[in-house]
This record gives sequence, C-alpha cells and structure tokens, in this order.
Amino acid sequence: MTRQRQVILEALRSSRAHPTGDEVYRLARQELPHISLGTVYRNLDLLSESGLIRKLELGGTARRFDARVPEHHHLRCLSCDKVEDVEVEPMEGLEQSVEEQSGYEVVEHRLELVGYCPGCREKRERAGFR
Amino acid sequence: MTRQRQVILEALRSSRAHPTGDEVYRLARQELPHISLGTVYRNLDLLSESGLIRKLELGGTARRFDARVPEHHHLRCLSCDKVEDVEVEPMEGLEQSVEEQSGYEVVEHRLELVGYCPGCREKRERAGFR
DNA sequence: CTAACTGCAAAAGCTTTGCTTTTCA
DNA sequence: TGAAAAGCAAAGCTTTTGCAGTTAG
Repeated sequence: MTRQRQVILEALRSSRAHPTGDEVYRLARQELPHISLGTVYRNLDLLSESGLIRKLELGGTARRFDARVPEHHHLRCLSCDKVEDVEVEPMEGLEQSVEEQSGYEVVEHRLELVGYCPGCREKRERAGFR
Repeated sequence: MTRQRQVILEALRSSRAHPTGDEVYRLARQELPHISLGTVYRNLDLLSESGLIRKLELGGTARRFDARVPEHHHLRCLSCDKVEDVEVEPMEGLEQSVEEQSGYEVVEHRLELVGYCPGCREKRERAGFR
C-alpha cells in the first residue's frame, strides 16, 4: 500500500461523484502534484481487483469508479452526465432465472437508469423541451 | 437513404452479434469495399437517432449496435466478450418509483447481466477455476 | 535485498471531425 | 443545383504499456 494508492483510495472515498479516471487523477494531484496518470489507472485496476473499490461500466465513453462496494445501481443524467446512486428493491431470482434460461454462469447484474436530473430537467423545460 | 446507409442497416439486421463500430465496418466492407470508417460511425449515429437501430452502452470499451429496437436486455460473457439478448420479465413500476425517489425524469433503464457463457464456462472449469 | 511500484512518455483503441469531392432529390 | 453525405486522413479522448529509476516490506 503505497502513498499514491492511499491517496487514490481516499480521493474516491471522499467523492460522491463516481469520478472517471481522469477526475481521480485531478483529485489525487491536489495531494500529490507529481502523481502520474499511469499510476492512477494502474491503482484503480488493482484496487478494483482487490475489491476495495468498484469499476463501473456505465454508458458514455469513460469508465467511472466508486468506493461504495456493496451492490447498488446508478442513475445518470443525459444532459450533465452526473451519476448518482439509486436504491432499487433487489430483483429476486433474476440471476438464477437467467442462468437457467441461458446456460451462463451469471456473476452479477448492473442496472442503469438514465434520464434528466432535477436541474437539467428545469433547464430543458425552460428551453421549450416537452 | 444512401447505399452506404442501407448496407450498414442490413449488416446490422443480419447479425445476431451486437457488433461494435469496427465490426460493422468490416461487415459493410464485404459489400462496399471502399466505405470509410467515418461514414460507418456517422450512419450508426444517424440511424440510432432516428430510432431504426439502438446504440448500446454496455460494459467494455467499445460501443455496440443492435437492430432489434424494442426494449430488451443483455447478457455479456466476461471471457469472450460476446453479447446476447436476454428475456427478463419487465420491472413493473421501476422507473416511476425512481422518479419519485430522485426527482429525475427517467427516460429508460438498461439491465446488463455479466458472466461466463457455456463455452467459456467449460474452458474455465477445465483450467481449474472454481 | 528484491519484488512491486512510480513517473514519464509513447502507443494503442475507439470514435469524432475537418475538408474536399460526390451524390441524391 | 443546393443540401446532405461520402471518402480520406488527421485529431481527440480515454486507457494501457515499456522502461528506467525508486520504494516498501
């Protein structure tokens, strides 16, 4: 556990924003101005392999990371691209039923809801959408 | 509707494999050897804006496209990266309950299951996993 | 001490874009 | 004939990698 690794983990733990790799890099640089982007990505991979953080694969181009590990799902704003956690009642039996139907060994499932956050929603309405 | 656009749409309609942009390009080139990658991407965007195809934003780096438009969900193999359709009973009330909880205007939701397909599952077992 | 890790910079993978020429309605 | 689209190539954005030097245990 190097200093860099610690700073990256702390950055992620103190952010509610599900930052992308580049955003984690910016956060980490506030603490360690010489940290390199490669180090950030390598550590984000190691941390998610070890289960300390979670690598999110949501829509959009960039990957995002999350220090909140237990299963939960996400809500993304199509306009400002913000990502929030969302509580959804567990989908009982989903994975097992898909396993039976498909022959796959199902490891996990991801649910992403997309839409417009309250702020962007208001802007859109003012601009004449819907 | 240009010839290129038609070929791209046909390629997608005749594939079960949820191809990436690059794969669509390869398919289209079998018909139109001089088609360019830029044309393929521009048309994939236009076609998905018009609702004729669907742009998938699943895990992994590359985007995938699907000519099957009605809502359905996906199952992705972590080992060979293949993507299949999967039937899941609709999640009644999900979007509305999230709207009430979050204040978002929810547009859609995506569910992705990930795991190991029957073929890769067998290889993994032979190799001593699990 | 040495295996793991860092910084730096270059490369790689996928997608988008600028520009000029061609095509379609 | 004018607007939309194609081809080509370059650029962009995010992530990965090679290498030489550094550090943690």
